[in-house]
Amino acid sequence: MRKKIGLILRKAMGGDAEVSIPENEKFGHYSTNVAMKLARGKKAAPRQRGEPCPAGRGNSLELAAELAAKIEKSAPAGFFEKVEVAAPGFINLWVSKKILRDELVSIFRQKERYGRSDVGRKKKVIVEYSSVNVAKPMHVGHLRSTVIGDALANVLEFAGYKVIRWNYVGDWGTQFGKLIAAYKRWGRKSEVEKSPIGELLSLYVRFHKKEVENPIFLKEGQEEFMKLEAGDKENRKLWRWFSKESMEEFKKVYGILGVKFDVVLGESFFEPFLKPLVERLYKKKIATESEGALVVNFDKFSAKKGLPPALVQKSDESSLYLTRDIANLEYRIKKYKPSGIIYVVGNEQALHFEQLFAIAGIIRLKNTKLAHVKYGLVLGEKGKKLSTRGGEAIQLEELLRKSVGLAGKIVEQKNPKLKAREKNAIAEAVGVGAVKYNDLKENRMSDIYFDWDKMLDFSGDSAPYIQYTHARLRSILRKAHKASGIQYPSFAKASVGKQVSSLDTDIEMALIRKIAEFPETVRRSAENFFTNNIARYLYELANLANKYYESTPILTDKNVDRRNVRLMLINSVAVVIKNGLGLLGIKAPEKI
RNA sequence: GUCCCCGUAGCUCAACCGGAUAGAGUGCUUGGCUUCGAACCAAGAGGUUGCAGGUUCGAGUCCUGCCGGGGACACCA
Repeated sequence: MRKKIGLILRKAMGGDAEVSIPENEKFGHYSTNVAMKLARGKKAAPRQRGEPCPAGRGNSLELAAELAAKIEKSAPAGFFEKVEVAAPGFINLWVSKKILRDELVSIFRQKERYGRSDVGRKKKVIVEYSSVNVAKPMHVGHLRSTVIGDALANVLEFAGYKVIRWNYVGDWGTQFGKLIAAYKRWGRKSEVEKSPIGELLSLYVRFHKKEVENPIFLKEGQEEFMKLEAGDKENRKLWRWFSKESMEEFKKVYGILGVKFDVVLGESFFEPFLKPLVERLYKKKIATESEGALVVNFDKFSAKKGLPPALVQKSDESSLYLTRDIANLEYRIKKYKPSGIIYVVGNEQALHFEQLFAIAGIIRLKNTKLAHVKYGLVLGEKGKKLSTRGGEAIQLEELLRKSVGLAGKIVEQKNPKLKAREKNAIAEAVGVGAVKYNDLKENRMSDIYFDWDKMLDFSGDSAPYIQYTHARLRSILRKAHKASGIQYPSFAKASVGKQVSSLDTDIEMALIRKIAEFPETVRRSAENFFTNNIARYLYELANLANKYYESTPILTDKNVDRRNVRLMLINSVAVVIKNGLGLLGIKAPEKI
């Protein structure tokens, strides 16, 4: 709808104009500030300090009136109910009810396809997210990456991109040398088999403690990693085993979260590429020697001055995280030729990605747009970083189990008659949805504080609220099907035109305008890689829907035509909610 | 020390390219289940947007300086 108005404005004045939705309806359903923008452009003439601005208010108001007249003229007959000009130069627009009703019919006919677009035009995009580390449990930090990345992938797909979901697993590096060293000292096969991640973690933690006391342990770890990288048989075998056991456990968590990947590759995969890569960088004088190590010094490349130098090879000739990421990048671009790659990785790695992208520029990987979608840390209740080593990290499995358990209790209480199987499915959808939504609605850069109460709050601005609204809408629609034999497909035929005119109340019009915002909400999310606008949109829509069925009889409406179109309206709302939650990776059960 | 992110109601967060009276949730006070499901709805109180300047018709948003919190910064990932 906003797009349509944008087109009318463009026609009216031959240029693009920003269309916004005012918070207060007295300023219109839609509003534009072009007049003020244009007025500013005109009064570029220099003036004395302190002298009152010659253009400014009066001028932009006049211009607004002029434009408003043009807009009214070039809009289709009866499109706007009202066009008003307000100081200091806003043009406020009210869309007529007829246009809104037509919009609803169009939305209704599009069904599940409503909101999809082809802005991506099947272009390939790689979304890298989750990025778990072998031998370490998934915690709430991984949750952010996993949930945000998965939602972005959904959104991009919905916008017509061909998305490759990529899990880049941390399975290489000095830490594995330490782990191997620890296992060789204290490990037992049976213990690891019993609880792989738990046992590997405790070995790692134990080793880390020793390392702090005695640097000989650090050296031992580094040596084991060198052996691993050199292809030592025993170390390779251990490493393969650790990876396999860990991935099995991660799969369980991904199963609960309902997250799937197209490509799961470990850092280790790129190991064969590293030597030639480093040699190439050295030959081309991109990397230079410094204190025995190889370093990319950005000051030599005029475009990237000021970045701290980046290490690509240690003085013992072993590889680094960055080296592997460069290899990974080259590999992806060569194999998939994506138009963009999105890394969903925490804020704390900002420098790493700046350096990676700068190197990508230097070695001319320019046709692929690179984006680091960053997010704040998850902090403990006292504002401190949660450390895995200190055992403070809140483990993902525990969180999900608690949330699903709580949801289960509430379902038991509210809906005791349902079958156990159904109850479990609902508890999982609600419990997992609540946790996911919590991360997705606050997708800001700022750090977030982990709070159990907040995580497990199922009221207000939460996934369960939206799911509940959806379930109630579906419940009404189910009853309509059963009791009165109403058949939806008939709505999509000719009779709709007449019936739909009985939709008339303010809240009905507001609901139509709200569902009309869905496509642009999704588009914006795909453009700037945010998900919180979708979450907020869904909450607002659900809130409006809630008010609607609390205040307006639908199924019990005695006016049959009106009842039918009201059902049509809530059907469209339900479809949008379900689709929108789907984009966020959250299920919308029929009953809850 | 340098760089990145952040600072908005008691608490947790919104605010689309700078736009109109800064919005939600939660908590608190009050009202609503004999009517399509109360995980709900309605009403109220709650703010010098960290501080000081600047740009602008207009600043939470942009610029400069300061204060406060978090993070990164060569052999971790």
